[in-house]
Amino acid sequence: MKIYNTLTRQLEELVPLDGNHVRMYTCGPTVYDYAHIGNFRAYVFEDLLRRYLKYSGFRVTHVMNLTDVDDKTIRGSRQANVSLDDYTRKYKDAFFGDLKTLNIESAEYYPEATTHIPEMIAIITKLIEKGVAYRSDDGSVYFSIAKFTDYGKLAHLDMSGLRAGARVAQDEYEKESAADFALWKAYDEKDGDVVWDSPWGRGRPGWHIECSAMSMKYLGETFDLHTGGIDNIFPHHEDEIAQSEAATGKPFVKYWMHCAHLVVEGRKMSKSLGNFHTLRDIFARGYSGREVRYVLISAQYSQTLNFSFAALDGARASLARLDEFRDRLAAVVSAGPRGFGELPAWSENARKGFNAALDNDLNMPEALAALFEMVHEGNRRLNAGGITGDQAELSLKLLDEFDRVLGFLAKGGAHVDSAVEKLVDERQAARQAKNWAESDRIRNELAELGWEVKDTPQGPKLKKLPK
RNA sequence: GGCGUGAUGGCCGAGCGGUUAGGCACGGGUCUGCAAAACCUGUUACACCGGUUCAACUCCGGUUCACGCCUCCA
Repeated sequence: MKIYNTLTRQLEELVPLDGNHVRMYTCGPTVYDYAHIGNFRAYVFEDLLRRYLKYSGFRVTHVMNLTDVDDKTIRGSRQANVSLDDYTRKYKDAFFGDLKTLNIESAEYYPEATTHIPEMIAIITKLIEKGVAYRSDDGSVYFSIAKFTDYGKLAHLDMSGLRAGARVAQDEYEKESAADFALWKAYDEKDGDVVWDSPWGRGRPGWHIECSAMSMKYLGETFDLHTGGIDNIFPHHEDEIAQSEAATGKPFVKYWMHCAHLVVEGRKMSKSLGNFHTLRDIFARGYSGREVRYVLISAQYSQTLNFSFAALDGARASLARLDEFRDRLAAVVSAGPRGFGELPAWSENARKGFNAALDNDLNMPEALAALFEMVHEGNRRLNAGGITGDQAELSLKLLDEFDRVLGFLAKGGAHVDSAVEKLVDERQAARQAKNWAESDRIRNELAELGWEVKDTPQGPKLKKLPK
């Protein structure tokens, strides 16, 4: 499997440091608000990555952090007049609920910043001992990028040419260099009761240090894969590398992968611009998690994705086509003869195409093309009646294999209640009596109950209509 | 200013030096009581200007436009 490594700016064969065990860390949410659709693009990308690694035979240990202490969570909790824990718990719960809705697999660990303060302090202590970090007069601790010669290697920034920008705030005069970043922030009135003791006095950790502390705790000082959105490349990931490698003297991460942003109807989306959609907003418009997942996963992760409601409509139609195909195969399995046969060539081709596409830096559009070619050819064969029960069964199994990666093929089973069944029976009776008016009336009635009925050679079939 | 992306048919979205990507939408047709699905079929695109090449959407140069990052936004 080849992946694009941000660190080397090249496509590289993924070779884990330890056998077939991939240890990966992905930057998780800051739990100060509901996550938006752009955040979920990253999480769905990471889910695709972890699922495909497993599908490819790797063992995966995946860590995703929860940032539950930073400026925004503190500000939010104070505004809401609740404790930091109470405030962030609400968004943690919402986050996990959203992951479930999008059928995102659980990581092995979800460490929280607030429960890893000692680990962070240990790293900062080491950095001070090594002379790459320094205390300021107010009790904050900063990392001195001048002491880390590799600084800028991930983002490919030449710090010597950077001038202090307008965003270097007045209150950061404590720093030796404008580009130095905080490892520990001295206590400020605005922090309320959010405070920890440290060898440098009371305060709280800087942002970047949590990821170094928690990734190394669960994955070791050097691990395989670290991912996030492209906006994390600088400064967040650059700073993680600096503080981690300065502390351990070892390479921090072998492969870095970053997913591109998502735009909404062609416009940049961000919390600061306020034009973001949460999953709640989208569901309120009648779309499902499955449809959202399809949209988010179907573009190549390293390309900007244009999210729109038209795209969700397209996803719905595409999924209906896939569902239909599965149903047709299943009908052959239950009806057709079995006992011999193998995976038909048109399925085998899809398997090869699917794997080859994803092996190539997770090229999902091509993988889906392979899948849809299978659907097309399979439908032709089904029309011609040229598929055996074995072939259908093996093809269905292949789809199940694909779904280990895709996570959107399996449908939630829709339960047909008895009143609906009764209507279908009545309509069938009307049809047999060639009472078309009654038949159509019942069809409309079923539609109002949310069901579409299709007349097939095997009898009427029900399909749940989207809300 | 520095670094880096991208510009593909109505929409989304891959791709490669020569062969129909794929999905959605739309038109025509087959099938069907009607409908749906499926299949067949049609509209056949690669921002612009040069260059390299037998051949460029695909490589090189330039132009225009859009976008991202440059200290805490996935």
